Order: sequence, then structure tokens, then C-alpha cells
Amino acid sequence: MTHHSDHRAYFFKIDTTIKKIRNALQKQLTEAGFDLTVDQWVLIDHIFRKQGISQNELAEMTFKDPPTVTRIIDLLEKKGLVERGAAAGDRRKFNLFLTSSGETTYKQAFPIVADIRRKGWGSLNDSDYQHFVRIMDSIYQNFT
Amino acid sequence: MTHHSDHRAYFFKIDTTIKKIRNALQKQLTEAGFDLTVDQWVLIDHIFRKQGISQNELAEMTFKDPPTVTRIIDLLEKKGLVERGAAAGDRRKFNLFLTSSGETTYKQAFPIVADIRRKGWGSLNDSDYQHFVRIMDSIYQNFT
DNA sequence: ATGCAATAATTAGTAGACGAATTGTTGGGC
DNA sequence: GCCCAACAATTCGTCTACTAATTATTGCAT
Repeated sequence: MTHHSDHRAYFFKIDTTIKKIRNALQKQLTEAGFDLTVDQWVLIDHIFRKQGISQNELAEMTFKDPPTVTRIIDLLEKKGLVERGAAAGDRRKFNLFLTSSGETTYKQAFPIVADIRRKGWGSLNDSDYQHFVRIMDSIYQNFT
Repeated sequence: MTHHSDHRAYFFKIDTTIKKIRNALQKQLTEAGFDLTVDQWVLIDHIFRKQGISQNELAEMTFKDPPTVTRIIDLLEKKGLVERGAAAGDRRKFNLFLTSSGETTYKQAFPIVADIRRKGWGSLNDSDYQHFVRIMDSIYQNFT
């Protein structure tokens, strides 16, 4: 197997793997009774870790577009999990916070997410992780 | 770095990498004047390789849902790139074919896609590819 | 042969991705 | 002080993902 004949498949493999992880995570969240999508979880996680983050910061950190972040935050606000607070000194911005209901949800959902992560990584080890990071970063950089 | 402290990030890394590849490919296709999305390309590629494939087969092979395939094929049919032919002996099915315009498009777009693939893989080698496949397959299997 | 479960495709509804354009707002240069 | 480029967020339009439900058809079992 030369990589010329076969690495055609790397896009496909990454694509199917991420889908599988997303599906597994979504399924667990839904079965555990959470009304949360994977992407909604990702934003909640970031807001918990950086209280008061702005939407643009959030977009950068999660590699989502600003309009996408707007829509997800809209949904989370409707569900009462996130609040948009006025940003001191800049009326264009919002500072995002979890409501107490949002924090509760975060703390309850976290173990489920952690389990899925552990399950996915399985018995792969540190050396595997280093290969993984090196290869992914390399592909990423090749497009930057 | 123990993997316990850090492999939390693998979902994120896969997610951002696949986004980057998709964006690069989409950009190249668009700049080259093709009215094609990445997913539309993927279906065309499969139909070219297996003329007469059914929509369900296509869904399985690409890991897309049947409704998604229906919609993408609708679009490709409207653009005159794909034809739905009646399947002999089963009126529920369609056999999918590229039109001559579809074949032309395929052959013109292929080099662009191949370039992007090469660019993404860069100077990674066969050994890297083997690690990559092993790790991705392992994660995939851990959810199966 | 009839009935019924499985199958192929579609429709409908919600969510997310992305690009382009828009609305306010801010701050630097003059 | 005023203009204008940059910025934060939003709106709009198109496309894809996934679930659930529906339609039409098929084939197996009795």
C-alpha cells in the first residue's frame, strides 16, 4: 500500500469517524433526558470555562461562524440555560453566562460527555495520541 | 502530558480538521467555477465509480442518511448532472447515472479534488497513514 | 393468495454550516 | 468634532444532518 494509491480515503475516514462520535454523544445526551444537541453542549462547555465570553470569542474558539453562534445562543437563551449580559463599555458585545439552570445542566451532563470521550479513546495510549495530534495538526497546517 | 489530562481534545481536533479540509475543497471547487458542494461531489464520485447505484446503496457507502441522499440527488438532477433510471424488477428503486454533462463535470473536477487531497496529506508518509488508519478505526470501532 | 414485515424513497420539521449583506457601534486619523 | 474603516452581532438564503412518519412496493410465511 503506497499512500498514493490509498490516502484518497483520509477525508472519508475523518468524516465518518467524527459522525460516529457525534452520533454516540447525541444519543447518550438524549437518552439521559437532556434537551441538548452536541453543538449546544460545546458552547455551554466553553461558556462554563470562560464566564462572560463574547459571541465572537466563542466563534473563534469553537471554529464556528458568528451567525451559527448567534443561532445556537438564541436557542440556549430560549431554554433558559444561557444569558446575554451587556458588555461593559461596548454596546456591540454581549457577555455570555450560564444561568443557574445552565450550570446545573452542565454539571449533570459533564459525566456523560466524559464517559463517551473515554469510551471513544478506548485503549489507545499516549503514544497514539501524539501520533494523532501530529498527523491532524499537519493536515490542518497544510491548508493554512 | 498524560492522555487523561488531554485526550479530551480529540473530538475537537477531528472536528476542526474535517472542517478545514471541507472548506479548502469547497473553495477550490467554487473558484474553479464549479457549481458543486463538497457533498454533491462525493455523490457524483460514487456514481461515477458505480454506475446504476441505488440511493440506498449510496447512503450506506457515504454514511449519509437516505433523506439527505434524496435531496442531494434532487439538486444534481436539476443541474442535469445525474439521472434517475427505473430499476429493472423493482419499482421502488432508482438506478443512478451521470449524464454526459455529469461525466464531463466529474472529469474536470477530479484533478482539483486530487490536488487538494495531496495538499492536505502533504509530506506525511505511509507509516503516518498506517497510524492514522489504526487510530481512526479504533475510535470508530469503540462506538460500534 | 393473502397478510404482513421489510424495503426504497420521500416528506416534514428542527438544527447546524457557511457566505453575503446589513445594522449598530466604536475608535483612529484628519 | 467628523469621517470612515473596523468590529460585534444579526438577518437572509442555500445546503446538509438526522429523526419520525408516510407512501409504494416487494417478498416471505402461512
